[in-house]
Amino acid sequence: MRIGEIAALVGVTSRAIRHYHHVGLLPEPGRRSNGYRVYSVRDAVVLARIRRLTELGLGLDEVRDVLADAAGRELMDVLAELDADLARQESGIRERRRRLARLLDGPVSAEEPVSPALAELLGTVPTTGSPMAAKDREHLVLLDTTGVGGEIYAALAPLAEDPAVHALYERLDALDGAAVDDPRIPPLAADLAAAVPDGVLAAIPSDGPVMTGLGEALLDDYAPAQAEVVRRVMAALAARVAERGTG
Amino acid sequence: MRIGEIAALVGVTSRAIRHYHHVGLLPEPGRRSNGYRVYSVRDAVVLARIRRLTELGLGLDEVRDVLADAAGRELMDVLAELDADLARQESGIRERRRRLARLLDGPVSAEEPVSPALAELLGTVPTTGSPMAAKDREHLVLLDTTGVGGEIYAALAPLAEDPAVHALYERLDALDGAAVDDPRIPPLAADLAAAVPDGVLAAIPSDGPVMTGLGEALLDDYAPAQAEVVRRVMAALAARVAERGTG
DNA sequence: GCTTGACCCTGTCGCAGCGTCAAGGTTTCT
DNA sequence: AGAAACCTTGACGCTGCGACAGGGTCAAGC
Repeated sequence: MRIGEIAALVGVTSRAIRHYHHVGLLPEPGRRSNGYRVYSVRDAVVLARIRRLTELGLGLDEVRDVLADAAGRELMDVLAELDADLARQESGIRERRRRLARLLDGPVSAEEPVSPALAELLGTVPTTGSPMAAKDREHLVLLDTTGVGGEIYAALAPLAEDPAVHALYERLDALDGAAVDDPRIPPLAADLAAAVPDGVLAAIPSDGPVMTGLGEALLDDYAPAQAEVVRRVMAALAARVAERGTG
Repeated sequence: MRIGEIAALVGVTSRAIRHYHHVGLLPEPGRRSNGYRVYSVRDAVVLARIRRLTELGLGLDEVRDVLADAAGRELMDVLAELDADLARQESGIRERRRRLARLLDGPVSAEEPVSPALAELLGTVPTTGSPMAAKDREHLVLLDTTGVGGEIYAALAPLAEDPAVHALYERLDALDGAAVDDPRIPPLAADLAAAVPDGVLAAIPSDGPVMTGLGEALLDDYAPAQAEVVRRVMAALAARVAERGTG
């Protein structure tokens, strides 16, 4: 048989067969005078074994091990390990499909694939016109991705529907073009810091990635006067954390 | 933020981020005077979106499409298609695991992953000492892999337990070192050809890969006298097929 | 004898998504 | 001052082949 014939017989491409030769999975057969490879039935039997094993999902080097070993005991080990690996893949795929189903079936406007807890929280807060609130939503989504999320949502839930909080956002929005020495800044910072629940602070580890790099970068995200507010709030919160740590 | 900080924050490697820059998924941010990249919170938000989408299983170019589109309608299409793809993968994995389970739970000596039908057939035929019978088993496994299998097993099943068939194998085995003009050859070939059921011939398409290349190669697999028998049997069977075709 | 088409040969690049050196420069802690 | 821990670009590695490129070979038909 020539390579195309054995390929058609076993049901693989001739390119694959040459690849198997190249990687030493199937020994190079003899050649005719014109250079064509000449295959025997035994080659076909081996090649068929290779095809069956690769179809099961074994890698080519695992196939090589199995073929070389020929004991059958090794085969069982490899197959068991393979099955475990497939099981992992399967559960991974199922998990992804669950999350996809949530996005596809869920509320129409679920434009971001976030955790269920955060999705619920954001669902209770209809989008207001506040740019600052929109920014905070983005930041929450960011924290959600980092894995920090979790426990802080419960602490934030009551705030979402609090009209006083909305008023705070409006005061912050109003500082968009203001100067950094605007007199409205200190009282707003104090009020904002007071509004942050302890639960939120407790959930953010002080040596984690959130505190390490986020701080300064966060300020660049705001207009000058608003950044000043954020700076003061962060200072106040840091003081509260330190106080709690020593007290 | 520097690259390591944003990487830790979002939960990806800095190498991945540079890769995203390289493929244009995330725009290159500004640099400090020392060449270090400087990231903003907005970068982190985008990067987090990228991470969530890739975790769902989207390819990087699909992620790029979704980010560029930003409509949300496109997203749903991509996600639906992705879900269909994942469903295919999942069923494929399950199929493989079914076959693995058959091998792992099944009879201890199931050393080859073959189709259930062939496994059953081979199970009914305990391994005799006949080298020719062993060769035929190999050939059956080979045909099983090619997909020809199927219907011929039913036709072969009654032969497997027939003592007369075993006698034929013994006569064939006896020709191992014989000359090609051994007088036992013609009668054995006739008896063998007569023993082959019509169902087997019907299942093998005459223009398929089996007939195209296997014929000559098959002969090399036998000792000279045995090959002569096989040659005669094949000729007789070919005549039977032709007769059936014209009759 | 010449063309056409179907094979065959070797060798190389491409693919997804980064991991992993290599070989240097910067910053920071001690 | 030296080490640890960052950062930079660039290039190769991994899987299992598919898809070229640039040729030779062979059988059949004109």
